[in-house]
Amino acid sequence: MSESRWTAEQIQAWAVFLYAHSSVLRTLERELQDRHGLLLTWYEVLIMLEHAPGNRLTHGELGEGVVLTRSGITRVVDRMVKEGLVAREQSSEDRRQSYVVMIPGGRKALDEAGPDHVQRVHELFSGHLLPEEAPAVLAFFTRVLGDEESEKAMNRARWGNPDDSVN
Amino acid sequence: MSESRWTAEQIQAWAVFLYAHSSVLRTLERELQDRHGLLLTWYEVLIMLEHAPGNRLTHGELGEGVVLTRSGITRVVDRMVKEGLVAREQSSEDRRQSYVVMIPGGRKALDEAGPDHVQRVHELFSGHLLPEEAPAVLAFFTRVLGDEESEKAMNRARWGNPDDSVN
DNA sequence: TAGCAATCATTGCGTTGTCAACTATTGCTA
DNA sequence: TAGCAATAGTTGACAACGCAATGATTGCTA
Repeated sequence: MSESRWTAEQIQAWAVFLYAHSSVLRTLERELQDRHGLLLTWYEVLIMLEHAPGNRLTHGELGEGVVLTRSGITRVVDRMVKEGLVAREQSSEDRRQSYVVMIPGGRKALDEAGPDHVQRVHELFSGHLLPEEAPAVLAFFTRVLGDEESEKAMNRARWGNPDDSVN
Repeated sequence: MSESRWTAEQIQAWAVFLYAHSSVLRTLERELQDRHGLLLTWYEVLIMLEHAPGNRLTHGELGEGVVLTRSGITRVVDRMVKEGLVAREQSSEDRRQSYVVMIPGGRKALDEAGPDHVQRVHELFSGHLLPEEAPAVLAFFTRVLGDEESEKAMNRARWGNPDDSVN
């Protein structure tokens, strides 16, 4: 269990991973905020809603795709409701649940921010991935994530393409 | 400039990158906290100090390696001082600067947490990187980071090896 | 079908970190 | 060398999030 034979490459991979995330995410977050008044979390919620049947999801379902705890989701949705991006809707079948529904304000925000944001992700991150590197990178991260989480990530990936969002 | 020809692999890479970071970092942070009462930021500060000449750095120098704003650094150091991990020391040459110095409490905390943490990084992340994947992964992230930031990351990587920390 | 465990969401409280404004000090330049 | 811009760090106000406790509802089980 104490198998810790590190190669230099493995250590370097950890370092560049950390720095890359910090650098890319910080830039994206700031730009999204400055240009469209959106937090990354909000954007992710909107994307999920756009691809959900009826444009609505429960908090639990949102939690599957968004990097937040339960209470975090409640608060994010609170703010998004206040900003007119989404609405809450009481579920009739299970009254413990409440749905989060995309409303015009949210759609508008997503339409405005989406293309620009996606473009920036490409410029800052994805565009640097060469075709011949892709298999190794994906294989590695898939192993890091494990089966279940990789599944989630792949689902999420299905909505990433700008051309898809027109659906 | 509007070059946004995405491949499926590029989109997937973005998704797994995001999820992997969230998953790995959350786990590491929680474990470090629960087992050693340390935040990841604190750990990073201690590592930097351990490898600094005289075990001391200015806030500015800390900022080179740690993912925080100026004020963030001030606050982190505040708390670490309060916890007895580091001390502040007025610089005599430039009285605007204050040094942060590792003290025995910090050394002890690092010695206790270090091996375990490093082991977990290996288990959760680095250990999944196969030798034949390493070149692609490193090349990709290096391009994402750019020359200057890659340089920083590589410096940081030099301290990552558990065997090094004994110096 | 009564009762209890599980599930969904919310809330109070504390922590962390950012931003913008500010102080102190240094160093450039006219 | 006087004055002003640049730099180092701090502080106040506040946003975002996690954890633990709570309320509400559902569903299993005896």
